[in-house]
Amino acid sequence: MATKKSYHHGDLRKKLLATALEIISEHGLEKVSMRGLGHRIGVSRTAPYRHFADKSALLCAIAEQGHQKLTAVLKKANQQLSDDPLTRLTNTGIGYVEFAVANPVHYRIMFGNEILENKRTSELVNAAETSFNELLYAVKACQEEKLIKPINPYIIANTLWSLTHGISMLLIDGQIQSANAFRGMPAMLQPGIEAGKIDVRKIFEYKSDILFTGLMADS
Amino acid sequence: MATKKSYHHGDLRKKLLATALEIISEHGLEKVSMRGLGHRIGVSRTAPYRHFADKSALLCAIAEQGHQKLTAVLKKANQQLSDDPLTRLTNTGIGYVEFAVANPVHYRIMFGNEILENKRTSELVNAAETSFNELLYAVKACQEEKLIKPINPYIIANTLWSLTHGISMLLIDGQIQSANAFRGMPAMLQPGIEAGKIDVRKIFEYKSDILFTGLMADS
DNA sequence: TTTTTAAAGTTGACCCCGTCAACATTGTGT
DNA sequence: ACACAATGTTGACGGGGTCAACTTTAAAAA
Repeated sequence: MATKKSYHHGDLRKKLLATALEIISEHGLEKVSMRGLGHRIGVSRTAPYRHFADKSALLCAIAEQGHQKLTAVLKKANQQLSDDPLTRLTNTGIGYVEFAVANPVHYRIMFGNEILENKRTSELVNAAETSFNELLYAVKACQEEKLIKPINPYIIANTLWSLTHGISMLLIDGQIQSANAFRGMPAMLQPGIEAGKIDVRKIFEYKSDILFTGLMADS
Repeated sequence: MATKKSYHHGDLRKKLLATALEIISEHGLEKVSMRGLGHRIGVSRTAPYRHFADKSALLCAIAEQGHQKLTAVLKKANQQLSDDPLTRLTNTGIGYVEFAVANPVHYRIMFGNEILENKRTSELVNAAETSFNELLYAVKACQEEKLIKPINPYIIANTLWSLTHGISMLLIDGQIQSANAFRGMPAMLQPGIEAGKIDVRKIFEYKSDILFTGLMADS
């Protein structure tokens, strides 16, 4: 192990990110502070500024991390070539929601309002674009095999994103009254909600089915 | 007119809300502070606390206001009985997005992360439920006339909400890369984006059509 | 009308925060 | 061995949230 009490911490940057995540999941995002971070790590209050220009930069780094994780998840679904493209697309969506549920802290920072629009790091912007592209890729694959309509793939991807984001918000925080939103879903899903054992796959399939097959009544 | 320099302001509560909105649209949500509000209005720094228990309560009041406005908009669409239910439902969605675009400040507070989940006023929760119910109502009306599938209306409403929320986020802040998201939309929409004259109706119809008619290729 | 009470406003104080400036320590490359 | 850059440290400034205690005033009770 490295010497504990050396003047230099050794890997403060990584430690800062990790500790920030800890604090957020323990006490909420609003409790994260540059000073507090330094204090908790056992370093001076302004030490964090040697690694992040400002608080926003720190949050950007977390969001970036999240997008990288998300990209990995989506990519994994996309690379299951044994599945047909439509299944891959579906699994991409499911993977997305699962990621959100499994990493609510990251997710909230990635898509919340904490990071001001004009303070987004270029790294973050790139990471976000990369994850979106993974979804786009899945859509295009379906279109190449004529499995879904040849509408512009960007729009489809965005529509899908809206759907998954909506589900994710629902599951993560109860912004939309979750009681209402789930009322009437297949009975098998109901108890899971209370018990916290939500079957993301079922929910996603249930909802994406509406999108895929359309909402219009069969005349 | 009321005496200007009386000890009591007269209608500080209303003034606080209005001023908060001003500050937000001028300098952003993060610049709103209890102290600053008092200062700007010309009252002491803690005066706002006589009207709002804490900052969260103030934001809740703004969000509540927003939901009330939104409810009014949706209700208006719902009450155009000269339209058929499907048109009403569509107009409800359009109204929603238009509301978001016209009231980005309110919208961001209504659906952002600023208000901690556990600090939501019961008034806010009620107001949010009321606005959601308006959407639900439009869905049910369609189902009664068998215009859309008899799937559980809560889920449909939520799916629609996801869609409209996705569009709104897209239009309000560029969280999703708006460049990508609109790329390839009908040419007539493209220039409007740059020029800031977005045709919400067109965008909504274009996207909701995907939902209504389904994404599956016609085999 | 006088008195009491409660609502609305005020100042003071405490502690936390973000961030800049100036200074200290240490690992590294020449 | 030495100079430099990276990393950490303390001090200081200006805000902010919020509680407590006190004041003014409008409204209700007597």
